[in-house]
Amino acid sequence: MSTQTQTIDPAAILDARFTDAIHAAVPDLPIEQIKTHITASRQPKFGDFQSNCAMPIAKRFKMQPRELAAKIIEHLDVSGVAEPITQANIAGPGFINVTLLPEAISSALGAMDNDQLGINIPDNPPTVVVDVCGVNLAKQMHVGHLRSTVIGDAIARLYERMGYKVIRQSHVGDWGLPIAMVVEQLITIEDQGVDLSTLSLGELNAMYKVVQAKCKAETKALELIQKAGGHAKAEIELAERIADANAAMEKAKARLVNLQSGDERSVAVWQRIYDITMTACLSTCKRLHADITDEHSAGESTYRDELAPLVQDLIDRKIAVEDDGALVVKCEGIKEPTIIRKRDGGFLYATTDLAAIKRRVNKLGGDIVVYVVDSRQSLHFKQVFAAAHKAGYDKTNPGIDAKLTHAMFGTVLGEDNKPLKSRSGENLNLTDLLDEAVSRASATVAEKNPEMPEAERAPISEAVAMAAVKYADLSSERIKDYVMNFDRMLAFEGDTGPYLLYALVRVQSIFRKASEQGVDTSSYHNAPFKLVEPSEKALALMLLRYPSLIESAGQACEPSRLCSFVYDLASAYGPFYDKCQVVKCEDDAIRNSRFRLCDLVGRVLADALETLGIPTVERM
RNA sequence: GCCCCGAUAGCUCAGCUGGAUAGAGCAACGGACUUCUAAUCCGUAGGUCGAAGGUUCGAAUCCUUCUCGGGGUGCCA
Repeated sequence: MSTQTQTIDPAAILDARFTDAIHAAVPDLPIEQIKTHITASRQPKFGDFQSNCAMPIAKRFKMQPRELAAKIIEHLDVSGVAEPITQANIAGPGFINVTLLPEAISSALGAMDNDQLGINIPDNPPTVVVDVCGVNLAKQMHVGHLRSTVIGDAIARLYERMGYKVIRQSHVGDWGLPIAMVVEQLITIEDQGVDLSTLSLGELNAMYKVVQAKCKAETKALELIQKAGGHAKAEIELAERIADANAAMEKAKARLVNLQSGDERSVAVWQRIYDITMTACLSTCKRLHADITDEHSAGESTYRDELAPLVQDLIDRKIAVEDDGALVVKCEGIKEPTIIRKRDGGFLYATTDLAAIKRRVNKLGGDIVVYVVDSRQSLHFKQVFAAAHKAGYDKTNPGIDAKLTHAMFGTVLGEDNKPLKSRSGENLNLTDLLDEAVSRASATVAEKNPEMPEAERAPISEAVAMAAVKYADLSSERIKDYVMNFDRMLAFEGDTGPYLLYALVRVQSIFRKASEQGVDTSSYHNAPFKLVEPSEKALALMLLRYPSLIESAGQACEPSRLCSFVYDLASAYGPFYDKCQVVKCEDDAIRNSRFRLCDLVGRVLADALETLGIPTVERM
C-alpha cells in the first residue's frame, strides 16, 4: 500500500504537526507510540478541532497535563493550517483547542474537489473476498437474506471505494440432502406428467416445504405417546407416518448418491432447480440495487470434488482426529470441536466452509475474507477460522495469514419484537416485503406530487422504497437486531433513506434552477471557496471528514458509520440551504463559491449513497 | 451448565482508540411558507447511560459481580 501522497484533511495535517510537537516536547516517548487524539470539537466555542493528547502522555510520564500541553504548544507549528495556538487555547485538564484558518478550509476543499473526492487509492491494493447473499436452492429469498445481501454488498462497495480489489462470493446452498429431496420429488411428478419447464420459484418453494415435512420422522412424538400410554390408534397412525417418512428419506438419500455420481436425469433436474432459483434471486438482487450477479455465485456444489481430498489432507497431517466415530479438528481455546466428517462418512457445512476459505485465500488471493452472515453462526465461524488457521489454509502466498472476519448481523424483528414472520408464521417473503414498501412509497409520492405522471412516478417510488428499506437495514450497527417498521422508514423525515434522497434532490435542483433562470454556472469550477456564513463553514468541515470516514467505516465493515455521515452531511446542508441563497446571491464570488460547494456536496452525497448501494433520483 | 451478543430520552437509535454540560430523529409543544422542491428549517421540553462495586485527574466507554432480553452449544445448514 502506498503512503498518503497528499493530505487534504486538516485533521490529518494537524495530526502530523502535533506528532512533531509531541516528539520534540517528550523525546522519551517513541515516535511510533505517539497518539495525537485529534477530534472535531463538539461545541463551536472550543474551536474546530481539539487534541486530547496531553492527558494520557502526562499520566504515563507522571507530569502535569496542563504544563505538558504548554510545552507541546511551544513546539507546535500550525502555520498555514490554524490560528496560532497560545496558552488561551489550553482548556480544562489539558485540552488543546484549534481553530482552522478560513483559507486552510478553502484549500482543503479545493484539494478534495477531484474525481476521487479526496480518497487516496492505494497503488498496490489488497484483495478482499466478501461472502454475500447466500440463498438456498428451491427457496425464495426471505428477510434473512435481505441483510446478508444489502450489508454484504455495502461492505463490498466500501472496499471497492477504498480502491481494494473486491471479489464477491455467494455461498449458494445448492447441495446436499435437502436439494436431493426436491430433485426426487420433481422426478416423481415429472413421471406423473407435470411439465417442469414452467415451474416458478414460488411453486418450488411450496414443494420444498412439502418434501421437508414428508421426510421428517416424528419419532419423538411416537416416543412420547408410547411413554404416556396413549391411544393405540394414534400410535399406529404415527408409526405409519414415520415409516412413510423413513421411506421418503431413503429415496432422497439414494437420489443424493445418484446426483453426486452425475446421473444424467438427476443432474438435469438439479440444473432446472438451480436456474429457476438463481434467475429469481439475482433479479431480486438487481432490484435491491445490489451488485450481485451470476459470476459471484459459488455454490456448495462447486466444492464437491474438493472435500474428500481436503479431509484426507487433514487426516494425513494429523490435524483432524477421530472422535466417537466422527472426524473432528480440535482447536485451542474452543471447547466444541469442529466436526468435518460425520460417523456415516458425510461431510458437513464446516467441511465446505474450510474448502471455501482455502479457495478464497489460496486461489482467489484474498488478503481479507469477510463473511457477512447472521450472528447466530458466530460459533461456527469461530471454529472454522480456527481450524483453517491450524491447517494453514489461511496462508496467503507470501506466507502471511489472511484476515478472516465474521461481519455478523442481528435479526430483523416484527412489531412484536420477535423475528419477522408472515401472518401464517413462515419467514416473510422478501419480494412481498419490497412490494409493500413500493406501494407505500408510491402513495406518498403521489400525495406529494399529484401532477406527476404515472410513468415518472413508478421508477421514483421504486427507488424511494429501496432507499428506505436499505437505509433502515444499514443505518443501525450491524450486530443489533432492528424492528422493521414501514411507517418509520418511509416517513420521509428524519433519519431515513428518503430524506437523504431529498437532500440530494435539493442540491441538484439548484443547478436546474440556475439554468432555468439563465444564471451563469460555467465559471464556478475553479472559484475560490469563500465561506462567509457559519452554516457554510459547518458544511465544509463536514465534507472534509468524508475520506477518512470511508476508510474507517470500511476497515470496521460498518456501513452504519457511513450512514451516520451521510445523514450528518444532509443535516448540515439543511441550514445552509435555508440561510444561504445560491442562485439569487448578488455577489459573484460568493455565488460561485456556493455553486462549487453545492456541487461538492452533491457529488459526495451521491458518492456515499452509491457506496452504500442506495439508488438516487433526480426529482421526487 | 458453559459460551457469545445486547441493554443509552416515552419510541427508534448515535456516541469509533476513556475526555469538557451524554447527542440525533420520531412523537409533544412553539415558531418560519408570494420556496433554490416546506418530503424543509429554527426553537422548547424530555436521561440515576440495566444495577452495584472497582481502576483514575476524568468512565456510557475499561475491569469484576449481578439482573433482564436474545442467540448458540459434537454428527442440520
